[in-house]
Amino acid sequence: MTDKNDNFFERVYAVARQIPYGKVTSYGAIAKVLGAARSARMVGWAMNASHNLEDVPAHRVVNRIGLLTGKHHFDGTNLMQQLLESEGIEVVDNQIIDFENHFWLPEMEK
DNA sequence: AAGGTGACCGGCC
DNA sequence: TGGCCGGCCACCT
Repeated sequence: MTDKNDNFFERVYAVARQIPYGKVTSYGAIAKVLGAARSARMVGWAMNASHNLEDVPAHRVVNRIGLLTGKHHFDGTNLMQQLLESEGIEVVDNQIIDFENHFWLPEMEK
């Protein structure tokens, strides 16, 4: 990739980076903040690119049911789960326990 | 240039 | 009750 700054991607990164420690959010939530609630798919696409970045905690981003859908994209198989558990989030069978309690609603920086 | 894909979401059958 | 389908927008080949 050249120096092309993908505005859309950066926006997703900006929100993802705002996710506090021990908290998680969903693609749809981020998409909604970006103004494209129906385009949650591309949020995941952006996360794919963010996979190359260290500033974007993709492991804190899951689908709306708290399921680690994208864990398969990480280095290992349970790396994402271990990262979440490391933050105090209980994950069983790729699913976050008490997801609502750990859910963090992202918001655009003012 | 057009077609296909994608870590989703929501609704419908 | 669960599974299937379409929609959405941007990126990739």
